Amino acid sequence: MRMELDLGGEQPLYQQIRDQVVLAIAAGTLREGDNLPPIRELAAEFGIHFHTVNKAYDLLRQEGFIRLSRKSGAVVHTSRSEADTEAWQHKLRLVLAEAVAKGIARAQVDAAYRAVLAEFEHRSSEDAPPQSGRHA
Amino acid sequence: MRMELDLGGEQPLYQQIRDQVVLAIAAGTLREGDNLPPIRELAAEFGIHFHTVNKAYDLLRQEGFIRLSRKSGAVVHTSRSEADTEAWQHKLRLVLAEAVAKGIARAQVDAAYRAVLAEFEHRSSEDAPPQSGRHA
DNA sequence: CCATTTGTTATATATATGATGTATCAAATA
DNA sequence: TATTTGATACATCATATATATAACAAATGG
Repeated sequence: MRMELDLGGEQPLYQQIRDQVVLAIAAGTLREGDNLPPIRELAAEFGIHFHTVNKAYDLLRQEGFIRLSRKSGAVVHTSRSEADTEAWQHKLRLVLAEAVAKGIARAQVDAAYRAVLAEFEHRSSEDAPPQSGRHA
Repeated sequence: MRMELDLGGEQPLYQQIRDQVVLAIAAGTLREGDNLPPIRELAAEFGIHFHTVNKAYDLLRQEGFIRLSRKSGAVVHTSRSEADTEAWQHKLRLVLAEAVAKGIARAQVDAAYRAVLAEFEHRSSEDAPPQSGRHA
């Protein structure tokens, strides 16, 4: 995962980290069982404090995207039985409302929708055997 | 526009107001040329400070959703020539990434997508003649 | 056993943001 | 002229963000 943070950006650093991990999971860059870098290591990479990374990982854990343990570290956890679709639908509703309110053409919205989902269509039964090393 | 705020919610009050206005525009509850309530009036309705409402209106103005003037107040402004699709696409990308990362089935995502857009399909040439009064 | 690596927790501090309070200004209107 | 409206300029307080330092606990590897 190559990541880059926008210091002094409009979004909190821990939120940016969280978002990039979610995007990486959706894109298939991070897969079930993959390890995220240790918090201190990732913090050093970004030049930020490890507490900030810790907060991001904790948020990802709360949302069910990863699991944390003492010595297996942060592990991607995709297969969740029941996701709370409720909150997600509200987010989708707002994003689409913005498009409609901005007057973006329906065709353009559809095109963007399909393009993004196509990008996230990583077939499970492709390439590389299960990773063994850390820092996927 | 019937609105309700979640005091002590996870989202800032001004952001909640902004979101509800955007949703109302998309749903057709607010239409081009409609007036939003004066900031002091809406603030009193919610039991919050008028500065907070002012911040919400200013944000909506910056985003191009409304226009502000001394005595015509806050007016909905839908017809924008070129919307900056760039930022919006990133939002859509993140929302869809969350769905994929959560493991929500593609069919369910499609269903939600269509349902929301159907809700926002308010045909322009229907009902009620152009509003004249304020506080749409 | 011991040192290292890992997440976890506890304080503390500094800065930024969110929300309110009070006051005033400026333009449009009745 | 008085009222209504958004626009601004202060201020205060609470919360959120980010950093800093320290220590703890479990697991691993020598």
